[in-house]
Amino acid sequence: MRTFKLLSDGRRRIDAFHRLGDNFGMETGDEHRFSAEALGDGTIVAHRRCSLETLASRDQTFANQVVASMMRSLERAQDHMLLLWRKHILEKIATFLLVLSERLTKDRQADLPMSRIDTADHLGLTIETVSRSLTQLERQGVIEVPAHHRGIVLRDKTALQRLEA
Amino acid sequence: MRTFKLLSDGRRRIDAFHRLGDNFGMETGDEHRFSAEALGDGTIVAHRRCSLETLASRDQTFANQVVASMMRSLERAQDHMLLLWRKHILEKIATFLLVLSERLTKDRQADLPMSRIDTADHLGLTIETVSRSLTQLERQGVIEVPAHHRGIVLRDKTALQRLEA
DNA sequence: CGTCACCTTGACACGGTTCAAGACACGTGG
DNA sequence: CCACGTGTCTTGAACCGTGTCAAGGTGACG
Repeated sequence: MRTFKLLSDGRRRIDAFHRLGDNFGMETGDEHRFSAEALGDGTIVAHRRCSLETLASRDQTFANQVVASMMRSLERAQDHMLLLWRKHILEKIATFLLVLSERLTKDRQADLPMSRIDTADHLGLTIETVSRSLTQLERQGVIEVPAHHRGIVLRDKTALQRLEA
Repeated sequence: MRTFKLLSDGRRRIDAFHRLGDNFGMETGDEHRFSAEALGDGTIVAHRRCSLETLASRDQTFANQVVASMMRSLERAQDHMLLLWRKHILEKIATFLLVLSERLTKDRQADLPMSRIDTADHLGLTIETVSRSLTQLERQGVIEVPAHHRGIVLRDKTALQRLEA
């Protein structure tokens, strides 16, 4: 799933990507802050909003999970703020790839399931810049972009970590 | 208080500013993720980390407050991500000023308590750019920067909202 | 009056956006 | 099987905004 927000001028900001088992969309206000779209097949379990006490009295384990999910969302948001805060594109891309590899890895394959447009809208860049950066990294042998642009293989993680500074 | 992080190359990213009554610094990992510094006088109450259940069994009200703080931090982080995500500086500055005015306002005075350097490190800009943007906004009559650079008066909030897009 | 920290302003270079064109894979219909 | 259209990605050229570097201004404080 991706959670996102459309701005008045048509731009789209992708807040986060969510995977199997993730809790997302906990909110407090009267209006929803984000929209959500599925990127693949799956089942969504919706929960009615209630106070933490009520939730805990009914199912302590689940209450703990929800709070843990909030905490994880906060940590991811903090990390992503650092990414967006950076000035140079290669730093952003490198950080992004490394974060992906932590979450999605089977071996060194980052299996990037999102399109260039999604990536760009998530990182605050244009698709052209994303494309250029990836080809540049590929030329340097740091990553490998298979034919159909499905997935990215990280060949040199330490190089990426160096780019992060 | 400001919470921040020093990068290996010496740059400093200010994650957030905290005020009287705010809970901050809730973390889960083994290592602390941020440093904290006081910007003025105050009293800090430190709490030993414990599980949510333990906390709730001791003081349900406080447990609720802590979770509410986490939620507020998450919302602020999401808003700040949008700011950092934006491409144009004036959008960032406008958003920043409006957020400040919500939190700190007495009337229309934004009472910006932080230095240009703090602002820049928070928004991911250089102090020169921040300075230039503020003078530009002042020339347009949107804001007013009093003599000693203490505080900023928002003269035209709707203009700022228009800049946000 | 001098020093220091902070802020402002200017000139210039560079990186990323923008605009435009082309490549490539894929599906569809003939 | 090919012709065609579509969506996605790549590549190129030019422009522009922001970073960088450097100088100067201003107020606080001894």
